[in-house]
Amino acid sequence: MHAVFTNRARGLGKSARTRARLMDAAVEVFARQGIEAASVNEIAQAADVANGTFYNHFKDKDEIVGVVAFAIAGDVAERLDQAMEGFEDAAERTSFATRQFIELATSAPNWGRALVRAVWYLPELRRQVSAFARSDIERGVKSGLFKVELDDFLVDLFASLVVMTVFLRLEGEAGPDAGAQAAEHQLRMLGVPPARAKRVAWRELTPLSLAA
Amino acid sequence: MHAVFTNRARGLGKSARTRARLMDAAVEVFARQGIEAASVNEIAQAADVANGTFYNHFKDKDEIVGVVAFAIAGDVAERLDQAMEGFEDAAERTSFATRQFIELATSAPNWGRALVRAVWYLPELRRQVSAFARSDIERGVKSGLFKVELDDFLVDLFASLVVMTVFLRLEGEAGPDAGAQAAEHQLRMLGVPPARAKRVAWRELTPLSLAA
Amino acid sequence: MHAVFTNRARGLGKSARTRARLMDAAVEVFARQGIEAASVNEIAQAADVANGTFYNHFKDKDEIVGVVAFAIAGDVAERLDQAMEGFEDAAERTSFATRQFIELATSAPNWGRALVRAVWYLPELRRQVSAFARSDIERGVKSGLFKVELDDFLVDLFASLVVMTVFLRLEGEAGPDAGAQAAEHQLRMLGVPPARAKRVAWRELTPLSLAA
Amino acid sequence: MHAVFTNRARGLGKSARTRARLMDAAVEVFARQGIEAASVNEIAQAADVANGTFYNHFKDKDEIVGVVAFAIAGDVAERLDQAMEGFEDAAERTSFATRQFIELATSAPNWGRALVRAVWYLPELRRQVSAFARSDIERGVKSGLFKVELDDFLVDLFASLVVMTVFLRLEGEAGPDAGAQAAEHQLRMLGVPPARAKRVAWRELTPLSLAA
DNA sequence: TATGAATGAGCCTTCATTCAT
DNA sequence: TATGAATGAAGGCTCATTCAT
Repeated sequence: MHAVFTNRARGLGKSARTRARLMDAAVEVFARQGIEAASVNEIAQAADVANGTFYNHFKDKDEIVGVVAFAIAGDVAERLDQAMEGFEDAAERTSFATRQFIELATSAPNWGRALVRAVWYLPELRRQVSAFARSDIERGVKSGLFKVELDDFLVDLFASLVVMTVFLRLEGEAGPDAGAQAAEHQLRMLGVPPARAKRVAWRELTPLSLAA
Repeated sequence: MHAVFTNRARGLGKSARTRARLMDAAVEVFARQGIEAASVNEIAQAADVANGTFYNHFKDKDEIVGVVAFAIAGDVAERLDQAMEGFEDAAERTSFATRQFIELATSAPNWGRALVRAVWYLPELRRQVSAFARSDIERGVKSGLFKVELDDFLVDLFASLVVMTVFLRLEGEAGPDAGAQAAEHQLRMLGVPPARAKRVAWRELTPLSLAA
Repeated sequence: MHAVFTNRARGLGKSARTRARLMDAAVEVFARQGIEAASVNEIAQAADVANGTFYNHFKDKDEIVGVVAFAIAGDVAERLDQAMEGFEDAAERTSFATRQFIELATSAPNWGRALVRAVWYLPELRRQVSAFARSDIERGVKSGLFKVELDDFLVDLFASLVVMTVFLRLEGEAGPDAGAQAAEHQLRMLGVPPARAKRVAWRELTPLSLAA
Repeated sequence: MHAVFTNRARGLGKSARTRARLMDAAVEVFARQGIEAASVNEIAQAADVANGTFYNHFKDKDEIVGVVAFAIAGDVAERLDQAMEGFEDAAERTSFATRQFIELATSAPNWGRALVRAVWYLPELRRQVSAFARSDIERGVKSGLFKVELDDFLVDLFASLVVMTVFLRLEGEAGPDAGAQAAEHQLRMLGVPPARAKRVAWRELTPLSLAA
């Protein structure tokens, strides 16, 4: 979980490795104090790099925010897609994705926190998250399992439940079952009969881990 | 909707009027650029007052954030309580409150935006909003209409749907029906049968307005 | 000791009483935080008066500093002159004045501290203190008891021992005997034979008090 | 005498040179207006450096005050110690140190003024100066030449005569002989017979200079 | 690319002083 | 005179960004 970007940059050129160090440092600092309060100097220091070096790799703070956030989101999406290969049922898919996403974000609190904070900061990121959620919801609507009309707004509400749950778990205001609860609520919200919602949402689950 | 505090301070002493001007200015600035990015100087400037004057009325930015946010939240809560006098049914109540809240926040965009931003800034405010929501949810659970277990997490999810909807409406990413939609989703999430949820949530509604 | 100016202003007009209140307040504030760190607002507040009122009585902070310091110094000088009426011997006089001055300043720490601080702030005050000391030294030189040449520099050194002793007593770095010790050192410095210096400087003493 | 720190930093790195410039500037500003009245901006300006640069080198004003004051005091003490190597007689030592100290402070008026002002600002500096004086006084007491009891208070009085003399010389209120006079007074104060005090204190003297 | 010193705009805050009531 | 709100200059400090090495 620590230094993920750095690990991945093993064997690459020095420049790429420095960039990766900066990204890991940014994740850490964003998580610790929020994106707005993070200073470039702190990031550079956390990366063990001179402050000027930062600007050899990123135009400004906003750029690294974007790069980091999308890298994380992309990773997570990829991981989830991978794990859900073969899942057909839309309820199973949304429930699985919701719960695993929450687990991942909670078990790598740096990444989780950085993501939650970035979501409010970067509209584009929100759109990407929504797009991910949308495809499974669409599947459920088409199959008739979800008895709602599909639109952007619905997807945003759906996603907001995930983000909120991550936030509350990271704040310590929600416990380990929050993921299942959230998934169950989502399913009911989508029109899945309560009994089935409960059954699907509370299924046993083996947590994923992020690829190194 | 503009300059609400200032309007209310008509006829009061000079000090109270200046304070009110600062509060309106703060609302405007918070709405425009968020709370963290707002500077005391900007607020003073927006209030057309020397920067030093700010400190005759508020200890620092945090103080005015708190005062403004709770003033708005208190107003809205009071207005809703008033309007819901006599409503017995929990579904009617939550639906009404959700929709009117969204309407109010949308029709006074500065207030709405300031509130949305403050919710993330002030945990205490989040707690107050949740407390408000909780009482009606509790009523529904007790009456057997809401088929869920009541806990803080549920209330927070419920509230997050409201806040998210306000946000999206203010961003122009959701239309005038979003309130009803959100209310309907909430009811289904709480276990209300879909048909009833739809009926209640889409009931005709006369928008409230905030007392001047 | 407290509110000396105010007490004296009993029966005078309201304006004089307010002015006196401000002066007592200034003494207190100067003593507490030094002259430079004292703010007009604090003085006004300590005097229980609106800040604007200050400027009805004093042109600015410097003015009140001067007025207060000279008032204190004048008081003390008067008191000492009074008490030394009839003392003929120069050694007795300088010793008495030194010790009583130290006692007064120590027993009314507000005044003492304000004086010590003002001495560095106001050259004119230094001159006045020196002038006071000079006359007794002159007497000793003329009578042949002090075997030194009289000049301003000598007087300043002499006075600096008094001020330093007050300072150290107020700081808690010198004990109750410091006055006698200082007086003895002064006499030796002036050429008085050590035995006599000791005898004179340690004579029993009844402390003066400042006139109300 | 001017720009001593800067001169010493010749050939060192850029950072050290800027730091030295700031220190020289601080000495100048402190001398001109006192330590409390000096602002960081003024120091930066006097050093011909952007204000932010100050904070690359010192945490705040107090830090530079301490660094500068102890650097000066340390220099002077070292210089005196060096020059007094081989002096055995306590009277010769205290007299020499007093006079040379006064000469040094007078011939480098910025340093002298800064030191005098710092003495009141930094209790720790006072302690260091006293410690320096104490060792020679102790020597005299042990040898029986100084007929006084050694204690902190005595040392403080002794030192205050030096500081006062420096102050008066810098103010132009004492002439070039003031050092010898002060030394003579000190010796008498310590119980040295007047004739000997005079002989020792007025001995011919070749002024020291501070190492560049 | 890496370094890290330097920059200067901008924020927060205090406070002497003015001024209308 | 008394009041106290308003003013705005000034100081402390941070931080994104530039630039010479």
